[in-house]
Amino acid sequence: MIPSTILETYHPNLKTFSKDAIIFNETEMPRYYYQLKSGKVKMFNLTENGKVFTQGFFEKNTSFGEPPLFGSFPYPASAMCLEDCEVYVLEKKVFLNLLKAHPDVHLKFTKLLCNRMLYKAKIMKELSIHPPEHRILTLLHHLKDSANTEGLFEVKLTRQQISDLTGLRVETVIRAIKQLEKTKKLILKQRKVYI
Amino acid sequence: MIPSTILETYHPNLKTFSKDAIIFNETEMPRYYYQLKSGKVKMFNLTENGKVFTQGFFEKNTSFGEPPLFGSFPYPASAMCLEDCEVYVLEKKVFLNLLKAHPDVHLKFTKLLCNRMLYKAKIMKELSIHPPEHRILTLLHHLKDSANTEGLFEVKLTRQQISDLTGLRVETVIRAIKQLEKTKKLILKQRKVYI
DNA sequence: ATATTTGTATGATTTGAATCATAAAATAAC
DNA sequence: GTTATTTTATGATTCAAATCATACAAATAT
Repeated sequence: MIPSTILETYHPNLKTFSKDAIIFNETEMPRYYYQLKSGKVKMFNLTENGKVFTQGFFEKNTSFGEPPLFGSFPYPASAMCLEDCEVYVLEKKVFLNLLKAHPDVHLKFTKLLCNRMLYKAKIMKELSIHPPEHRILTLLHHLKDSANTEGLFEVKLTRQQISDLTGLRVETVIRAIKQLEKTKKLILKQRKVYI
Repeated sequence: MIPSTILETYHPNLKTFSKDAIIFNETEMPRYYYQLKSGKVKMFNLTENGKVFTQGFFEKNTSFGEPPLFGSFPYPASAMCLEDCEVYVLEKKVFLNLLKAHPDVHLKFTKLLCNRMLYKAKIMKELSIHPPEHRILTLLHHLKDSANTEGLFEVKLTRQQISDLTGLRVETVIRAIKQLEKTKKLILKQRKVYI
């Protein structure tokens, strides 16, 4: 995320997208840097048979879809608005110039990418070697950690969304959550999950 | 990877590790930048019950284990030498100073990280929504692509290594490969896999 | 040249998550 | 306030990959 003081000097385009709008599609070539001013965005893959795999969520004041800007690769996933969104848009070339001119921003940026990388490495391990309950628990703890809140954390995802994030079926998620409650790994209150 | 002309001016320590040596361990805090001069390194996770998940392989002239240098996170995986290795070692602080002093190196570095990121995103999708055969095929194609060779590519991995990279059992890998041969997705000659 | 270890192969069985079927709660829409 | 839709819930069944058990081939060591 680029601080607004710096971003503004590069005259970004402020675009609005309504709920469910697609900002970019998988396999499309990247042309812009996107920074979310308001709203919520989901990055996801869609398969032949209509299955969804969610790579991640992005909240306001974060950028998304940057990695392919640095290579000559298409987007590895699609971005969809979960709410109405306002997005700062910067041309790829302008964005790369900005980084060159602001080494401190570039470094912060690298840090961000590295954190996401570490998260992906963690999730990959989970996906391949751990059973459903463990996978869900890791996801929930990650959400809690990145929310950085005190005390009990309310998970604001539906079972289906957890399903899309973990690659498990909804029924499996529901059963695993019940089991996790029994073993006191989380708290269930009026169907809401707390951790 | 830092060009040797630049790297040398920072007086890196050239360390040698023998086959099977551990360069760093999962959960350890990162203190150094590592760049492989010769040999081969594997990044992996080990689970409670002795299962292995391989995050990736690193050949000579590549750096590894950089992401945690940018945060205050421990290594998400361990690094082991698959052969005798020579490794350039630079202190974290020196490495970060180098990047600050050489924006072009920093940018190339970001590109590298982004490419790895895209690969991880791809693999995550595979792991979660695609069946074994597809998973193996994607891995093999990725290996071929990154080898960047002409024509038929020989996969120099054992079935067990493919197992560790895909999170599938050896027997499953063997059976899937046979099936992939039948459907002409790859070529099997004297037990060697070509693609 | 033979023994040992490592890698490949295959059949039989088990198991755990996906799938199928169906319904009740909770929310949103009208 | 009623209807429609989405989310949560649960039991029954299926199925594909893991596991188990063994054996054979190939590479390495002695």
